[in-house]
Amino acid sequence: MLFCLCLYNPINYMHTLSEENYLKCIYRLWQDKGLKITPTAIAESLGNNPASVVDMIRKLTDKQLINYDKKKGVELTAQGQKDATLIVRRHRLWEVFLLEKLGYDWDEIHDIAEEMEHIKDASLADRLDKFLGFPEYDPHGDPIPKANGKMAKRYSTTLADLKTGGYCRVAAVKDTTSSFLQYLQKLNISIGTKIQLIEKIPFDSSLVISIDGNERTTVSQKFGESVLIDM
Amino acid sequence: MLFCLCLYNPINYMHTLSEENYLKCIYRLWQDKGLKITPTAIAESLGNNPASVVDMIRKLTDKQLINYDKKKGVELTAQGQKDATLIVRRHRLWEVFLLEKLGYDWDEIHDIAEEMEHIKDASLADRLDKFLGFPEYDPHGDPIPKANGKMAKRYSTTLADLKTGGYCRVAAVKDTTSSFLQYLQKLNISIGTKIQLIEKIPFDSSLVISIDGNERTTVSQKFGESVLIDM
DNA sequence: TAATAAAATTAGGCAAGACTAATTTTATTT
DNA sequence: AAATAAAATTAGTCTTGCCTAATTTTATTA
Ligand SMILES: [Mn+2]
Ligand SMILES: [Mn+2]
Ligand SMILES: [Mn+2]
Ligand SMILES: [Mn+2]
Repeated sequence: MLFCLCLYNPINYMHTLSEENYLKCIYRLWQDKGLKITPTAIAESLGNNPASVVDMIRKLTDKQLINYDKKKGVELTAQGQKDATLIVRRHRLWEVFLLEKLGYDWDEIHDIAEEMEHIKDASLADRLDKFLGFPEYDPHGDPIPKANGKMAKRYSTTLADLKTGGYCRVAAVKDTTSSFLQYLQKLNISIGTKIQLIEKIPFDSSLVISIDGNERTTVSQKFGESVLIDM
Repeated sequence: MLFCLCLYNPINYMHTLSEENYLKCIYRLWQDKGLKITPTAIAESLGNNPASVVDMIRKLTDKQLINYDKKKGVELTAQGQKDATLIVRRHRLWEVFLLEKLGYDWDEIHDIAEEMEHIKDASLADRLDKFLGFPEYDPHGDPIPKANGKMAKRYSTTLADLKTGGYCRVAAVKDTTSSFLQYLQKLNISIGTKIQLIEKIPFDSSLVISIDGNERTTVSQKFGESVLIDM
């Protein structure tokens, strides 16, 4: 007769590649907005089917990395936050490495880091961090979590929020797709570039901007909302 | 009516993690000895069941990476050799990186490189190679394949082959387990160390050696056969 | 409120890559 | 050559992580 199948639930310190990708996705959705994190939102973000997400929600719940409540949606537990933060730390550190040490372009590093973030070794992130000189931000302007989980300021104001005539410094990008990053490069915009908002077209919210005081270009509202600024 | 399910067999350029590990294992068995590569040998080397190996042999054969003949055993095709060489190249380059740039110890790097070798990006190995200064050998003394597939000399004479009174330089290690590498470190032996064979004990082929002209130590035959030398 | 649309869930299935157990083939000994 | 041992193979199972299709639940709208 079986009295007890499992007395306590030992926390599982090792996660699969898929579990890690889900964790990171949930972490991003949680940081991006204050919105409820639904199975559909996760599915969309990962390009998976909602049914698959429901499966994984069950697994991550069993591992005590998330809590799921139909009304509140998905929430990371303390352990889940910790684990997700470490994956993000590794991702952003590898991005710095790929750009600064191996000479990759801005738009090439994200996909490679997407694989490298899963390399498991207790001291790897800390050694890499030291080797890179403890960078605060990754090449896209996202703050790199420190070993203790803390991190520098995340920018949230976008170019679209700037008022007419105002100046700003490009602090980060909200989108890491090649198409967007290559477009920025074509416009000579990178982290640190100074931009002045000359005019906002009422019709479609297009923005007329001056890049580094020189050129005068028109960009779309979508573009403006993808550029994070420092004022 | 179906006339043709598949006109030609397009070569699959992407391999799964498992396929890559099998490929590399077959490559190693092929280099190590001139022996016939059997399912059992592969199974032993990977710690898998022979039945699983038979499954994978079928898959790699379908992908035209190996040929399997009951009499000749497993052989890599030209494509299989090429792909396996690239994986070995990545493995050894990452080992150099982990040791030289991140300060890992001799015995810690192999397992991490075992994961890093699978990162897929067309230019990653070449960029890393350049960043490291085009090293010829990895930290265990194994030659690193160049981008064109060629590589420096592999050492094959072992300390056990040295004749009494003879001198040699440690060129490489045949075993990358922590237990062996830590033992070497304890004996102050690393790549480049000079060793003289003082005496060979007839009873069990133990070796009495002098390390860097100083100490006088006795090591086992198994030890002697795991150290590759340059004379 | 009833009808409709959207979201979540369940049920069932599939491929990869491992396993065990049973069987067949090949090699080695008497 | 027959008996035995070892190796290879087949058959069937399991888990992970995904899918589609059907169903149920929840939200929105008329
Ligand atoms: Mn990833
Ligand atoms: Mn980034
Ligand atoms: Mn590997
Ligand atoms: Mn090595």
